[in-house]
Amino acid sequence: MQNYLDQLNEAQRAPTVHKDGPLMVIAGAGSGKTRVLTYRIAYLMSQGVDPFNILALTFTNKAAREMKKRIAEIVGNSEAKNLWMGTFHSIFARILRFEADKLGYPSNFTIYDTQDSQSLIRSIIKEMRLDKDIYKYKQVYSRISSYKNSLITVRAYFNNPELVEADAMARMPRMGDIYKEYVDRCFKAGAMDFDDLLLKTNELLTRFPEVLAKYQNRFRYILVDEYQDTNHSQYLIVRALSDRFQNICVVGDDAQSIYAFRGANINNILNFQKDYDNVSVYRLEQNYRSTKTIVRAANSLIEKNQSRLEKVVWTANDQGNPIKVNRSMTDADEGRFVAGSIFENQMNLQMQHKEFAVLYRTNAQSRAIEDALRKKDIPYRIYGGLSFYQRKEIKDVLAYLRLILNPSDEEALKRVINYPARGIGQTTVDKIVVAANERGVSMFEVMEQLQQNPINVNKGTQTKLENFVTMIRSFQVTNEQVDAFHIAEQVAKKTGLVQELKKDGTPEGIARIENIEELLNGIRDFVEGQKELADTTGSLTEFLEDVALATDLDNEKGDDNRVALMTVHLAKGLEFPFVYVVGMEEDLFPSAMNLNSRSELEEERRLFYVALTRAEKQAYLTYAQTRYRWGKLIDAEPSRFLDEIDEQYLDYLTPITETRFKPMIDADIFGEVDKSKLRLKKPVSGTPPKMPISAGTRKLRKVKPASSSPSNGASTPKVNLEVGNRVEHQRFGKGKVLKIEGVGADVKAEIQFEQGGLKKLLLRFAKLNVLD
DNA sequence: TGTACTATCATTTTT
DNA sequence: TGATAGTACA
Repeated sequence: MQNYLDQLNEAQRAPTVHKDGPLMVIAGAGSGKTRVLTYRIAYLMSQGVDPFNILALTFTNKAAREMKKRIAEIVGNSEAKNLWMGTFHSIFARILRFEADKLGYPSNFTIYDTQDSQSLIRSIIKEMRLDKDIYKYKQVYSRISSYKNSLITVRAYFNNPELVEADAMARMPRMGDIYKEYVDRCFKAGAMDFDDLLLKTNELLTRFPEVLAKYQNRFRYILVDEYQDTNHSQYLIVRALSDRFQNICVVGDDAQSIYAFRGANINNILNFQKDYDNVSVYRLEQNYRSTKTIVRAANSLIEKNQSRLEKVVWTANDQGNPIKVNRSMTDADEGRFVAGSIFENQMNLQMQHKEFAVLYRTNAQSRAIEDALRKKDIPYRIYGGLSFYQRKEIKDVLAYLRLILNPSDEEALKRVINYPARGIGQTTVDKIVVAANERGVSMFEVMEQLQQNPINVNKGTQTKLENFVTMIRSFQVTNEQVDAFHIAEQVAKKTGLVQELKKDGTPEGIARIENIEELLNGIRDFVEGQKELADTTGSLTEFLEDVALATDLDNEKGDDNRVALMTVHLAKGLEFPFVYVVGMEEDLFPSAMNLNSRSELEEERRLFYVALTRAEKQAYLTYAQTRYRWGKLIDAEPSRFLDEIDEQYLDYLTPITETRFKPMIDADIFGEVDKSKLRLKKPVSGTPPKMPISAGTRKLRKVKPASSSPSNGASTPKVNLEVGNRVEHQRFGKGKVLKIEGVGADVKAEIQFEQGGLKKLLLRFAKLNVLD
C-alpha cells in the first residue's frame, strides 16, 4: 500500500502527498499526470479521507473508468466504489436528477444530444418562418451553446445590448427569440441539452444556498483533470464547490488546450493562481513517453506560441530516430505510403498492429487511409465518426425508450410517431404541434386528450393516434415491472421496428437488425453490471443517461490488435509507439477555419503539439500535393507547422522542391472513346447532365450504371467507370465532378441521352496537366 | 400520405 | 462525397 509512492519521482511525489489547500499541477505531455492523480486520491484515502468526500472530474468517461480501476487496485474495490468520479456531465447529471424538482424538472428528464437539439432548432426556425439560409440551424445551435457555456441565460442575453447587436449585425435579429423558444421548448419537453447539465448545475448552486452548502460539505476534496479544457460554466461550478474547503487540485497542460471551439477557456488554467490564495504550483517536466528527438521537436514547435506557462519538458529516454516527413502526390498516395510504411515497420521491427496510430485533423481524411490499409490487409479500427449510438436504427429504439420514460420528449416523439409507418403523416404531426403550442401542453398530451379535445383530423387518423398512445402507455406499465433489457426487447419486437428491417431484406437491413441485437446485449450487460453495484438498480433511466453521455472511445473492445485511426482531438491522452500524422497541409492542418486570429492559430499549433507528442518511438508527418476535398481535387501546400519544427529533428524522405508543378501545358487533346465498348445495362432517366470529369487516367473503357444504393433507393444514380483495371463508382448529376483516381489530366465528358436512355457516350480530353 | 427521385447543403474538433 | 431536405407524382 505504501510502496506506490516509491514509483513516483520527486516532482510527482510532492503534489501527490500535498494534503490541504489549493494546488495546481502543470504536467507536460507524457509526464505521468494520471499517475499523480490516481496516487493522490489513493494517498488521501490512506490519510483517512472518506471516499464519499472526494470528487474527481475528468474529461472523458474512459479516463474516469481507468482511473477508478487503478485506484481500486491500490485501495480495493469496495473503497474505490464510493468515490465520486466521472465527467462533469455525468456527475452533474446525477446531481441534477436528485435535485430536479427544485428547478421544476422531472427527475427522469431526457438528455438531448446534439442531433436532438439541432432538430428542435430547425423546427423552431421553420415555425417562426425565418429564412433558413440566414438562420442556419447549426450556426444557431453553436451560438446558443456558447451563450450557455458562458452562463448567458435568455434574460441575460436580452439585457446585454452588445450581444443583441452583434447578432443583429450578423443578420440574425431574431436570435434571442429563437434562444428563448428553444429554452422554453426544452423545459416543456422535460429535456436538458449537454450545456444545460452545466448551466442548470450553476443555477442550482447559486439559487439554493442550502444545496450549495450540502455539496460543498460533501466534496471536501476536488480534483480536476485536464483543467485547461474547462469552460466558464465548469469553472464556476468548481469554484463554487471548492469555496468552503479550498481543497482543490487541478491538473493540466496549457500546451494541450484544444477545445476552445467548445468554450474551453485556457485562461482558467493560466489564471488559477489568481483565483485562489496560497496556491502551490507543481511542475511535471520529465517526459517518460517519447524519445529525445520527439520531445525536443515538440518543444521547438510549441515555443512559437505566445500565451503559455513557462515549462521545459525533457526526457531521459534515448535519442531515437528523426521524425520522417513524406510528400505524396495525392491523398490516395499518402494512404498508400502510410500503409506501406506500417507494413514495412511491422515486418522489420516485429511490431503489432496496435502499436500504430494514424492521426488526422478531420474525419473525412480517414477514407484514403482506410482504402490503402484494406488493400494491404492491415486490420484497423476507426475511432470517432459516427458512433454506435448515433446510428439510425439505434436512435430509433432509444427514442421509444426515451418516450416511455418521458412522454413529453418531443424530439423522441417526432422521431418514432410514424416509424415504422403507421399512417401518421407530416400534416397530422404539424396539427399536433400547433395544438400543443396553442394549449401550452406537450404533443403527447394533445394526443391523449383527443376524445375531449379533438384536433382537426379524420376518424381514421384519430384512431391511429390513439393506438400509438395506447402502445406507449402499455410500455410504461411494463416498464414498472421489468428491467431495462426486457423493456427494450419488447420495444424492438412490438413496435415493428425489427420487422420493418426484416422486410427490407437488404444486407444493410440485416446489419441494422444485428446492431439492434447488439444494443439489446449491451443493455443486458449494463443491467447485470449495475445490479452488482449496490448503489444503482439498472433502470432504464440510468441506461439512457449512460448512453447519452457515452462516446465511441468508451466502447473500446479491450485489446484488439488493430491500427488505430482517429482525429488528433480524440488521441489526446493516448500514446502509440508509431504515430503517423497525415494531411500536414495548409488549410487542413492548420485548418482554414482557424486562421483568422493568433489565438486560433495557436490552438491549431497546440493541436499539432498533441499529435506529435502521442508518439513514443517514431513519428511520421505526411502531406499530399493534391487532395480531394468536398468532392473536388485541390492543390495543397505543405503545412507551416513543418517549417516550425527545428530542422535538425526532421528527415525529409522526399526532396523538397520549390515548384512542385510544371506549368500547365494547355494541350487540347480531343479523342473519342470507342463507342462499341460502351454498354449500358439499364437506361438512366432524367435530363442529360453536363458532366465535367477530372481524371488521372485517360483510358475510360466502359460505362455502365451501378446498382444504385440498395438501402433506401433514394439516391443519385451512379455509374461504374472502369479506369484501367480499377472500377470507380460515380454518380450522375448536373455540375457534379466525377472523380477518378490519379492526377494528370482534366477530362471533360458529355453523356448524350435519348428518350430517357443513354445512347452513346462521348468523352473528350482537354487541358492536360502534365506532372513531372 | 407515401414513394422515388433530385437538388442542395456542408463539410473541425465533441461532452 | 454523403446526408438529407424538398419536390413531383402515384
